[in-house]
Amino acid sequence: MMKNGGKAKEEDEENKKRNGGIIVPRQFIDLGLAVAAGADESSPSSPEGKSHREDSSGGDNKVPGFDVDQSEAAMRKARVSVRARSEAPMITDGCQWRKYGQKMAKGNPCPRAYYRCTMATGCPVRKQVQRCAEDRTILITTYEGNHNHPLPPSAMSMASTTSSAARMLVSGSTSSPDGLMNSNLLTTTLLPCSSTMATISASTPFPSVTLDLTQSLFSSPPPPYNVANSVAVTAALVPQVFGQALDNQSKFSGTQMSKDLDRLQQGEQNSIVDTVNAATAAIATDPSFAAALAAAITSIIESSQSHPNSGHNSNGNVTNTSNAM
DNA sequence: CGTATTTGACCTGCGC
DNA sequence: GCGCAGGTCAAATACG
Repeated sequence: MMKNGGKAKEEDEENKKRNGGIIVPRQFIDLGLAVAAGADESSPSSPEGKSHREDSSGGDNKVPGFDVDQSEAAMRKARVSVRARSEAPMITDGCQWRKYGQKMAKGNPCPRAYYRCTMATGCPVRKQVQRCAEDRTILITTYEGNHNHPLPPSAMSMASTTSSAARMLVSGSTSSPDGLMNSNLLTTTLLPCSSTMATISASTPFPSVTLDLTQSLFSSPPPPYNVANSVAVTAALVPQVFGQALDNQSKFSGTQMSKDLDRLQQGEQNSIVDTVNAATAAIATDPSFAAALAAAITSIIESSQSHPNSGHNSNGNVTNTSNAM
């Protein structure tokens, strides 16, 4: 068994050691979903989820606030992967982790590190951290399992998102007959580690929507890489997406988001962060805006797909990377 | 000295 | 059945 005793300062140590206390993933993050069967995968050629022995830590996996019950076993296998552009070795997600292994994965020159949650004894949550072989600035973090203990506020957004994603996977409700996702993953995640990026998972036909702020607002090459089953929305499309969402929800006119968007549309590139923050706040406070946003994204995707330059087009506005990679 | 990390060995599941 | 690859264990080592 494990020989670790109290190890509450692990993450603290990591952060201090490696990045002066704050790890700052930059500019781009994607919330992708992965099950053991491997719909989306964290690395280009990784058949992850092959072996999952019984969790040796045993204990009950009850998660306050989440009814995981008989789905625990399945839940244990459900995975949520997060891609973040970061030069730091690990993103801060508010939890404390202890490294228990490292392996070279086939097809990726970068080693994969294995971590266990150490915020509570017997917490079944594990995560794998690996750099993307294609773009080593991209950090792929795969979470597995649910916490069996309360989380600090800084960890709640990520944890609730990954848990929601895992539940969705386990319940098999990833899509409705017409291909639209159910809205139980109507989640906004603002990671505590960065103010310049955001992930918005809305009710679109795709498991994830990526807001890619790596590109400048008005010159917009395509996203740096493809993400399976996701949609990348580059910076250039932010005014269009949120503008359309606002049109869909006229009650948001006059709000801070509307004002930020106006500034953005008038050429103030700095307003993009404000706009994104306002939009994510709007989603958090009013689910109807999430629906409006989803509708806008879906609409734009559909229109872009009906044009020859859809996908990795020269404008790089919307990139449907479904099944790519 | 206590705790975290490293790293090689071992275990398990899957594909052939 | 065998080999491969992913995942985990645990002794050794490093660090505060």
